[in-house]
Amino acid sequence: MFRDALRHDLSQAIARAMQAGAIPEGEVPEFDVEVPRDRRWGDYATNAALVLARQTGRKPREIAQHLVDAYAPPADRIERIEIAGPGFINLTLAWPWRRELVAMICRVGEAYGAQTIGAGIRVNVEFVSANPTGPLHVGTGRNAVVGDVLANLLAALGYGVSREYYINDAGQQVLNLARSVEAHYFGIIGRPKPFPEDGYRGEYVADLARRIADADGDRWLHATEDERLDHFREVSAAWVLADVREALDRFGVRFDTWFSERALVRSGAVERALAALRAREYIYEADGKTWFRSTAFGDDKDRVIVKPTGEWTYFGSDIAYHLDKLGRGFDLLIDVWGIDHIGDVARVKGGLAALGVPPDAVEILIHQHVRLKNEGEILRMSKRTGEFVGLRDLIDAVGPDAARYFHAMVSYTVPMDFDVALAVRHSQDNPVYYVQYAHARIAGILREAAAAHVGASRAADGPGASNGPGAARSLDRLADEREAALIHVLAELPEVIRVAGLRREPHRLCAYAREVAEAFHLFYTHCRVLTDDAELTAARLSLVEAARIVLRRVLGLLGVSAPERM
RNA sequence: GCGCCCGUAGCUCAGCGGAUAGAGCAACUGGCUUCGAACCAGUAGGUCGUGGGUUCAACUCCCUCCGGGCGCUCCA
Repeated sequence: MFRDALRHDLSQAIARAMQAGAIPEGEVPEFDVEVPRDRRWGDYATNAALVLARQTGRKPREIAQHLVDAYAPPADRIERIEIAGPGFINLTLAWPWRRELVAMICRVGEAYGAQTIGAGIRVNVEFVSANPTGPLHVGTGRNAVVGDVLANLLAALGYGVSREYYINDAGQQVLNLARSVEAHYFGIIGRPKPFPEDGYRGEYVADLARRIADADGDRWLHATEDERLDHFREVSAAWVLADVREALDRFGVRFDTWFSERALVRSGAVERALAALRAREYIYEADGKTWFRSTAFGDDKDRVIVKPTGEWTYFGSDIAYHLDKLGRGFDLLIDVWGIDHIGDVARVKGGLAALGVPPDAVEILIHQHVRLKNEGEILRMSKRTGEFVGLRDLIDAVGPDAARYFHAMVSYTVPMDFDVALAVRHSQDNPVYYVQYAHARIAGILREAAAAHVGASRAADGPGASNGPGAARSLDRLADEREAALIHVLAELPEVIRVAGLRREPHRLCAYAREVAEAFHLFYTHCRVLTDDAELTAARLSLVEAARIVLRRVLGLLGVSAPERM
């Protein structure tokens, strides 16, 4: 907010200084306006003079002086401006400008921070997309949170966002699940059968078999193997998927589209993709298989796209799937994949490039895995062995808010260690409560104010009382340094949303949420809101309201609740 | 072996080419007769894996090496 304005004003000052010949003429360079590490230096600092010094070869502090002269900021916006260190220009804002921001936030309310950068652009965010072969494990949480929060951010930036889950229900793994269920089934109806070697061993597999036996008895004993496995696969995948859906729902993740790979294959889309690739000579036959020339796109060897059995490899249908998404009118596809899929990036992108899809139309975000520990001991998890901690278990233990915040907090590019025992034991220490507590305190104040009939209505008595909250209140009484600090943090919201969204770095939201909470707690500790002084109370209530708006917005983007009480 | 990712406080992690590298947890010391102490104030804790290079300026960019993760399936 302030930053944008300062960037704009400083750019103009640079242009003026150039025109006046105070500094050598040239391009007005990119420069930063940032919050300095030490707040005593000022509210904002810019490195504009340092950048210009590099560009012109002149002394940074000298340039800084010329910029300050050319800027000549209005007194109702800038209280103090000075040159410091190697040539930074430090700026301290004037109170009228700060108060203006508070009024603005109260006026626009929930819309504060919303932007139009993405207006008219349709984005498909595909994430989770776990095989329907068993319940989601904890590791999926990271993927789910990254995708979901990113989708929220993009929506806040004005993009048309659609969330999609790709159901891999056509491959070997669902068949494997069906065989595993089959083995249990035969056991239940008294015709024991050896369990498949890499079958799924979780308890839910036996449950699935029991449900089939309960419904159909031994009817499937007499069916052909194909019919039986077909049916088992169908119902198993459906049941597992329902479970996955419910777990995600409790986690606050909802998809617009659940896209079935089997449906894609049946539609003939995969064959069409293959034909298109063949027409461009990226396909050849060898050893009874059909190959894709992925070496043309930097892969270390060519990859099989159709197996000797006539089945598609996952990668063949993946290309068709992405084409399908583009065909549905999306301008940008974002996939969120685990690091274990890193090798596929070049292949899928290569396949798409071969068909003329522009490289920046598909963005693949790779997240590192979460390594789980229990009291310091590493947990090896596997859906096959059935030894894993479910996402649901985590949610049950710490609640969806803490679980989401925990995952969102850390940049997804770093391998994260997560001690389940510690997380449960210390769930009260989860940083999410620090943020939520700030919101609960605000809610407490507003409740109290409403009960005492103070606040917007009464404080706004006088001219403009009907102009909505904040607008008409006199904010002149805001003058404390903690109030200033809080206002400056609130001012950062649009910038944070923009940077977090454009750079695909959802974890920045958590850092920001903590900053807002910290600034609020500090304000709260030192500045009493409800006092006998009606004007002061009204002014501070406006600031509290602005803080509430920002906290709700940030927590909302994170998919974390903003409690009225804790 | 080849490719990609990661190495920052005891632990989990922030850190945008810029000023004295930060937070939370854990440890220690203080602060509630006033809107919620799930809070606040303070102490302690670091050769930013290593060695070079670029730059007025490097945790940040480039290269070497060391450690860890994940790929290099006709599994996804």
